Parts: sequence; structure tokens; C-alpha cells
Amino acid sequence: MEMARVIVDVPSKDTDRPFDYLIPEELRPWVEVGSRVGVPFGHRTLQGFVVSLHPRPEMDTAKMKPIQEVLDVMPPLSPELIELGEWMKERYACRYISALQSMLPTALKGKAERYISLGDPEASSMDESDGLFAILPESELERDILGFVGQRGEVSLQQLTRAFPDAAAAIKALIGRGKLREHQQIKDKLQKKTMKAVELAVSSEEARLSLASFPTKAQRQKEVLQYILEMEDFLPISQKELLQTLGVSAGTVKGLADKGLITIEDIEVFRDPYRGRHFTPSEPLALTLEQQAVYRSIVRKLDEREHGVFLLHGVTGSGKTEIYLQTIQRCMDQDRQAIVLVPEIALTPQMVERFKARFGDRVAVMHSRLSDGERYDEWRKIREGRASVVVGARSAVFAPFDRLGLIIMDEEHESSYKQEETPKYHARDVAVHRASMTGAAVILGSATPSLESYHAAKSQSQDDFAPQLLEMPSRALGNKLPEVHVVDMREELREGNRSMFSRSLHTAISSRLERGEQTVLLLNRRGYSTFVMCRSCGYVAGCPECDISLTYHQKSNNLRCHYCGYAEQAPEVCPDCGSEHIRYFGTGTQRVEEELAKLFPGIRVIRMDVDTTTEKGSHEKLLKQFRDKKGDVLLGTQMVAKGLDFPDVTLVGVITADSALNLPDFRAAEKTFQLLTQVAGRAGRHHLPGEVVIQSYTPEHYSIIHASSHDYLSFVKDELKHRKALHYPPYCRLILVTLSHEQLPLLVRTAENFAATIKYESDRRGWFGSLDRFDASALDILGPVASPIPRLKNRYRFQCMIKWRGTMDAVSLVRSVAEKLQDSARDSKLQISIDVDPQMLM
DNA sequence: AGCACGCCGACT
DNA sequence: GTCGGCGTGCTC
Repeated sequence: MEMARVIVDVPSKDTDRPFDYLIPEELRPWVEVGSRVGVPFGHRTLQGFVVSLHPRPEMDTAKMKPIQEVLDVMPPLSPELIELGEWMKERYACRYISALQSMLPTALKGKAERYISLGDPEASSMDESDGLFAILPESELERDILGFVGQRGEVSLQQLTRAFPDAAAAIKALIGRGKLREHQQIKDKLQKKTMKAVELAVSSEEARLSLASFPTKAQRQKEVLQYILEMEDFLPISQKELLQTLGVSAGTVKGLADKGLITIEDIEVFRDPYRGRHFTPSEPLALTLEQQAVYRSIVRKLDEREHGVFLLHGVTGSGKTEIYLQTIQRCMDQDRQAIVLVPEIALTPQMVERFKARFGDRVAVMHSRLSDGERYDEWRKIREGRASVVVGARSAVFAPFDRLGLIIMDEEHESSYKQEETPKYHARDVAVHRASMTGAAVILGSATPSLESYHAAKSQSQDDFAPQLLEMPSRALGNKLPEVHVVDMREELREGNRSMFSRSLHTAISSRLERGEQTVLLLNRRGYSTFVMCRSCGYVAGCPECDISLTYHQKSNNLRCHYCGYAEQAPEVCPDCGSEHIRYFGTGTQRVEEELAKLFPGIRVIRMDVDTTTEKGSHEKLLKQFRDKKGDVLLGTQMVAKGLDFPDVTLVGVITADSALNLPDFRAAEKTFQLLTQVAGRAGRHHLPGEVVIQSYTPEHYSIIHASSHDYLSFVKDELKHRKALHYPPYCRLILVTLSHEQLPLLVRTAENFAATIKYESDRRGWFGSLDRFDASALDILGPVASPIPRLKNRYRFQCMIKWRGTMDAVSLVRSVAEKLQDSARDSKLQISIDVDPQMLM
């Protein structure tokens, strides 16, 4: 094996393939599939990943360059993850390098740093083309530069340009004449965190002996050494702590090192975001009969060490988490590892605590609130085998375990499992595929499974994944699901109540206040945004580059574009008509909070929304306040609906249940049903019975009716009817293609061309152009139409929706047509984005 | 993505 | 006459 195929870190079409490199003899032991390497590429050095190893070919090695360096002791990727990356690039039509990069913490995104050292002093005279320059004496500047470099041996180009600003030309000339040499090296974005650690350099006996003969003027050093000897059993110790405890200076400690009695070394420390927090250990709970049946099914599969997917449909409070914990335990007993995926907003300390309490420091945690450094350290904890369980959001599906036995995806219906940036992968699909590669089991858990998963489980179709359905219809503690009242807000209005609180919700809140119980209020904010409108002329503040309305941010008192980041001062008067009647609309939680204060004087409201939870740890702080009963009401958006478990919450109110129902999204009903069911599950989870009040303007809608009777099956039945009639998932799959360009007419032509080509190629392959026949391979293309955001960052956007069904590879057709189009549109300003199985249609 | 190579306008 | 514009093409 003397040659490696490397995917280099250049996300472009032309470089989206492996490049061949020779492996120098001295690097051979370090180069493996999955290694991160620095390779010469063109005239620079790039980071890349080894995807395969090969014997050196007989010929054609002429243009092959050698790998320059191996960047890690342990390859950050494994052959398994490389293979998963290959699958991802096909499935999601993304670049190979994007797929690989998405598996790693950003700390490992290295970039080349340029270093300068002295070249051959004779070199210049050898160069005949520059002969004239060679005999010319160097300029003063050049001599200074050479002196600067010569003194230091090697400097980074950055340092050099800092020392000699505006000397770029001179440096370049010196390199050109061989007087200076340049080389590039990959430098990680992040350094490992280290600390100065003190250790004895001699045996403790010798150290003790030396104490006797210490010079009297080195009393401080003597003290330090005595202290170190006292701490003998805990060495090495941190220099910082040593200095603090004894009140000595670093020089004193260094004196000891100079005497050869101790050593001071930089050792690596691991950042632990949960350091210093205590977790009360927990024991496995006794399982109910229902739980036992489910547990046995999963364990059977685990014991066979074979791949299998389970869809665990359990009502809120049915004890899914205990199933997770016990199956993980089984998996660990087999010396295998487990991944627990949780939606980002449900990844609360409460959630993490349950896993830490059961499995202690064998648990690694990964979520977006960690700093790059913390995430890198948690990642290494997994890679180096110091953790066997990871609890994390979407990207934790790529946890670098080598003996994966189980992947659990909690709340599997959550749309946040779909990544909205390239690579636009769905963690559920990645999980199922990764598990099938490694013989691991998958548990998809939810009280309201996605229609895709549920339908797949019911139909057991072959071309899809076919999970085994496991049901847990009762609550583990035996308490009943809460009573749900639906209030018709139109009726309220007719009877003169113009408040956002219906009379029954008002009464319900009052009684909780009297009884000292707690209330959770949900404002379903999807479909609203905080925009600025003039009530005199109707002017709405919009982004000058994106054709969408600007969002008002109270904290900074400015208007921002949610999409491109454009910001401007919030106006005092209408910029159009000068009226002062310009108002901030739709803010939601703030307005609800104000109204609550008016209706219930003295009420303590804890508001949780983007404004109050941006700071690190604030989310957690607010929840703790609520748990400590420092608030009567927890008011918030989506984030109050997820997995929270407070014993004294007996009332859940939904301010407007149907605000999302009118959105042009075929999943609107499903999302509404899921949200209502989730939030209703927050009430009465313990000894106190719960009550739920749902306010709605369309109480007759099936998603609201079925949510109020906790009837998932009826909802699925109704919803599937709609999906089937309108040809939507799970009865077909979707690919959303968005084309964008600065010039509208050109874009429209290109988009039409794209749609026509797809249609033509699809026909040519014998696929039906309509989805009406359910037994055939079919592909239908809708559009092009203007995107829901018709202009973004000064680029117009058109989209095509492809609906398809069958065993053929529609993704690769779309990809190849898109690529051809991009080639022929020789102006590279055309952008085409492909979203396979999109979640967001707007 | 960079970065160099290569063919046409405003300047000492 | 040259410096330099950024259009096209390549990177093992």
C-alpha cells in the first residue's frame, strides 16, 4: 500500500473526487482510511481525508505528489464513517467533502498556514533568468527581511508581514530568487487546552535529601518543594494552583526546575461542560408489563447483534426514557456503544441528567450550546473510548464510536432532525443507514410518530425502511392523560370577549393561582413574526435585498433581516408617510406577558423565547426558576412543549392552536397535531390531575379534534387520506430544487429549461409523468415557481418541486441535470441547491 | 475555492 | 510601448 486516495477540502464540483497521493515511507504507519492529512494541491497545501489505500500502480505515478503530513495521532474518521459519507453524497446530492466535514467538530477544520525560512544563499546566482537581479546588491529592506528570518529560523508569513508591512513584493521577490523558502503546514482552528503541570524530576527520597542542603536564601523554593512532597500522591499538580496556594511566583517554581528537581510540562486538559456538577446516581426502575414487552423485543435484537429498526409509539408519560436507559445498559454490557439523539431544544440539563445519573462519566454530551473547544473535547472523549454513550442533537449521529450497538432517536417526528444547510441530511435516515452498516439496532421513539415512519411500519414496504412497531398506550405511573377543552375563539369574539384569553382559560389560570399550582402557556408562534407596520399607510419594513419583512428586535431596538443579516435602526415615524402610528406587530410572548400582568395583578411570569434565551445557560436558568416555583406561569413558544416535567404543572394553555394551520405546508396539520399532543402531555404528569385548554379559531379541524381526544390513530387515518389524494409523502418522495441568479429573466429561462430537461429525461427512462398509478415508477415535476422567499441576498430564486415514487434513482437524475445546466451556463453565477426529502417548504 | 495563465483598455 | 482588468482552467 503505497498510495492513498484523498478527498481535499475544496467544496467545488471539479474537486469533488479523490486525488491520488504517494505515501512517504516514514508516514506509512500513520496513514489509514479516515486519516486527516495535509497534501500539496496546486500551489498550496490543503487538508484532506484518506478514503482508500492502494498498492502503488505500475505507471502513472509521474504527477503524483507525496502526502506532506498526517494531522492526528488517531484518524478522526473510521472506514465506517468514510463509507457513510459516500452514501450521504449520493443520497443528498452533496459534495463528498461536505459530508465528511459535517461529521467532525469544527475544531478539526484545519487551514494551511504559510511559513518562511532562509533559502540557499547561493541560489540566486544560479537563476539565469534573474541573472541581472542576482548580481545587484540587495536592498536595505531585503537585507532586513533576511536578517529577521535568519535570526528566527522560521517565521509564519503572518508574523513576517506584521513586522514588515507593505513588503509583500520584496518577500515575493526573495522567494522567487530562492533566498527565502516558503512551506505550508495545516494548522487546526483550535488548540488543545493545556496547563502547566509540575512533577518531581527525581525520586522523592532524593528530593527530601536535597531539602537539607538547600541554600538559606532559597527559602521560598524550599517551601514549594516541601509542598510538592506533601502532595506526592497527587502529582502531577497544576502550577497555577501551586502558585495560588503558596502565594509564590512562577519564577520560584522555575528555580526548582532549573535545579533539576522538578519538571514543568504542558499537559492536556479536557474541558468538561458538566464539571463540578453532581449527579445523583439512579438505579433501573421496575418496568410495567407494557414496558417489559417492548424491552424484550429490543433486547432480543440486541442480543442477536443484528440490525433492526423499532418504532416505539408511546404516549407522553409512558416511560420511553426508562426503555432507552435499560436498552443502553444492555448494549454497554455487550461492550458496545450507544447514541441517543434528542432534538436540540429538548436537550435540557434535565434530560442530560437522567443519562449522567445512570451511566456517570461514560456519557458524552453534544449540543450547539457547547463552545467549539468543549465540543471538540466531548468528541475526543468518544473517539478515544472514554465514553460509551453520547447524548446529542442531530450531528451526534456521526459520533466516532467503533462498536456501535444502538441508536436511539427520541421525538423522531421532530423536523429539526433535518439539517437545513448542506449537506441537507435527515438524521433519521443517516441513523438507519449507519446502523444497517454496523449491525446496530435503532429505536425511533415518539408519542406522535411522523407519518413517514408510521406508514413505513404499517405497510412494511420493501423499498423503504420497515420498522417494527412497538406500542405503549398507557402512562407508566398509571395516571390518566389530561382532560382537554377546546375553546372556540370565534364564539368568544361574538360574545364580546376581545382579549386573547378565553373566559375558560382565564378561570383556569385564576384557580391555579389560588391553589398555588403552576401553568404552562404555549404561544404557537409559527406563522407569526415580529414585523413593523404603519397603521396609517400600511407600510411594512422589508429587507432591501431579500423581499421579506424585517424582524424587530427589542433588545437592540433595530430591525433585522432573518435571512441575510441586514440590520437597520427601528424607525420612530413611518419612513413612507411620516405618521407616528408605526407599530411592532406579532411579538407574541411579550404581548401575552403584558396582558397577563393586566388580568392577574402580581402574577409571576417566566417568559421563554428567543429574546430571553440567547445567552448561554439562560434557558436552563429560567427552567430552574420555574421548577423552584419562582413563577406561576411559564410562557413560551415551541420550547416549552418539549420534554419538560414539572410535578406542580396542572394546567396547560395554548393561546392559538391553529396559527400554523393556514401555512402553505403539507405538514401543517401534522405539526399542529404533534405540538398540541406534546404540550398537552406536560400537564398532570405526577400526582395532581392535569387540564389542558386549547384556544382555536378552527376547532372543527381534525388535527385539533384528534389532539384533544389524544387519538393518534384517528389523526393518522384522516391525514393519510389527504396525503394520498394530493400525492404527498409518505405516498411519494420529494426533491426541492432551488435555482438562484442575480438576473431574473435569465433565471426564469434557466429554471424552465431545468424542468423541461427533467421531464424529458424522466420520460426517456420510461417513468410515468403522473403519480396517479401507485404501482409504477413515476416522477412529476411542479414549477418552476418563485420561491417563498423570492429574493435573497440580491439573488432571485425560483424552485421546482419533484415528486417521485419507485425504486429508481431520482436523486442522481436531478443531480446530473443540475450539473449539466451549471456547466452550460458558463457564467458561474447560477446556483442550484438540491434538497432531498425537504422538511421546510417555505 | 484559490491562483496562475492569458488576451484587451488607460497610463508613465 | 507597459500595467493590469478579471474570464477560463487546473489542481494527484
